[in-house]
Amino acid sequence: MTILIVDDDLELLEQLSKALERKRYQIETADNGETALDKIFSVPYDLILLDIMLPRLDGLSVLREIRQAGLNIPVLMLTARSDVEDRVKGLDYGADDYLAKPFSMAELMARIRAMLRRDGNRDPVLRAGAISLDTRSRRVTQNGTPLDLTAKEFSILEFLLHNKGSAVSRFNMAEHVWGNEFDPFSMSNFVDVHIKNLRKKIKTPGDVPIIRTIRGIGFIIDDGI
Amino acid sequence: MTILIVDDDLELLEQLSKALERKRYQIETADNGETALDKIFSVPYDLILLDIMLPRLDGLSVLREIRQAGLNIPVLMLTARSDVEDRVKGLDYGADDYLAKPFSMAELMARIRAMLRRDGNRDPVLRAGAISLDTRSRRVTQNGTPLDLTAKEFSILEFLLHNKGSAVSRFNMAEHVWGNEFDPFSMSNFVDVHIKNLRKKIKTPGDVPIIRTIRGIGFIIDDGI
DNA sequence: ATATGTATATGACCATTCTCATTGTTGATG
DNA sequence: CATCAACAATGAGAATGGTCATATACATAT
Repeated sequence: MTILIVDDDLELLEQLSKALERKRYQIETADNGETALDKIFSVPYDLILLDIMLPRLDGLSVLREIRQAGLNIPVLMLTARSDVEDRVKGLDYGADDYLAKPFSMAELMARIRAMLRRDGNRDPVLRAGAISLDTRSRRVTQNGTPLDLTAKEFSILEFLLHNKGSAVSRFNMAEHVWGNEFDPFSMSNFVDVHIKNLRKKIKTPGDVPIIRTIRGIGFIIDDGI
Repeated sequence: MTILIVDDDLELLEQLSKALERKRYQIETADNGETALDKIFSVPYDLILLDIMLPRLDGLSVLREIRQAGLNIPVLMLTARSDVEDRVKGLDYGADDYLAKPFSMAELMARIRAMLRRDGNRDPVLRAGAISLDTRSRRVTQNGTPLDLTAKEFSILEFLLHNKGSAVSRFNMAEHVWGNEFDPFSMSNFVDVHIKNLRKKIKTPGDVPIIRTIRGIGFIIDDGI
């Protein structure tokens, strides 16, 4: 198992190399984007640890080049981000995972193990009736035709699908979808407004809304009956 | 020390009472907003644990009534929120703290102790030059005259003030201010745009910007020289 | 000093989000 | 069945957040 570590922090580079070598991985390093690409295109790696902030060529550009070249190597991005919960983000760009600095060695090891092990994963696609929502690419389709949803609409639909078959309250929904931004001390009817807009975008034959209202409770989504 | 617990979940009510009585607090309870208010206006409590979702009269209305009556009792709001970091929110409404359900008994105890101990706290007001920013009420003034900032502008200014005297990078700023929403994979110049708008709102004599640019690094705020 | 590339500033513009007032709907009650 | 109150849906508009193209400032080498 050969791992390429790309980071301009030489101290960190050293530290990571040592730790990973102790786990019997073959390690190579690069301290900038260009040499990273050179190496990647000449040697086959099993995994790449890629810092986002790099001299010469930043991590994102490196990643883009890798993917454009059709290489399917698992890439774990490293960022200075302190408090990431949903690594979903960025998966669009072809990164397989996303780890915030500073991270514990234990966590890094766990991720690396998981990524190397990973092949047939659970389905990242949520469905209900003719709707399917891909949590990775953040794309939604109805009978295959794509729906153009805004960020909030997507999150609301995702939340409803996660709770498919059971009603969720506006409050609960606001908590989950708005997260930190959610101010429990001021609730207008913004949830209803977004539901309305969602419904308008998800046209159904006979105008049977796929998102049903449970009076006094909230909203629910389920498969056809 | 007498504590009033207001919650309609009778099981939780029982549980809390038991736990707090064991800590030698005097406990009274109410399971709806109206009886809560009755009790509050007849007996002097040292602290109120107040659920937001209540029958008859919701927690927020209860809180409003308490404050309108000029009562200064510390109030700890309970909500179903799962992942709160900044309790700053809602302080406007006169709640002193804000705890998410489900919470651990340990955490609740810690908060209660802290609230009862608290009197002369650290200053929740950040300053630099003529600017002062109240993290509680989320109000900003320049020489006493209020500035009308948007949410993002406020957060950016708050972050700069928290790091007064040292430059912060755009990336770092984006991480902290945008939190979860922050997508390290797509950075436009939105930070610069907000900085520009902030500067426009913070007029200074001679147009000496209070937020200075550190070329190649980011931005900094400090007192006058 | 001048030129050149890079970093920053700004104006204009558009999509999204949210508030608000109004209207429609539902279910309980007499 | 009629009335009423609570709840939900909606349209319209305002504020916000963000993109982008362009202009400006700055650092460096010539």
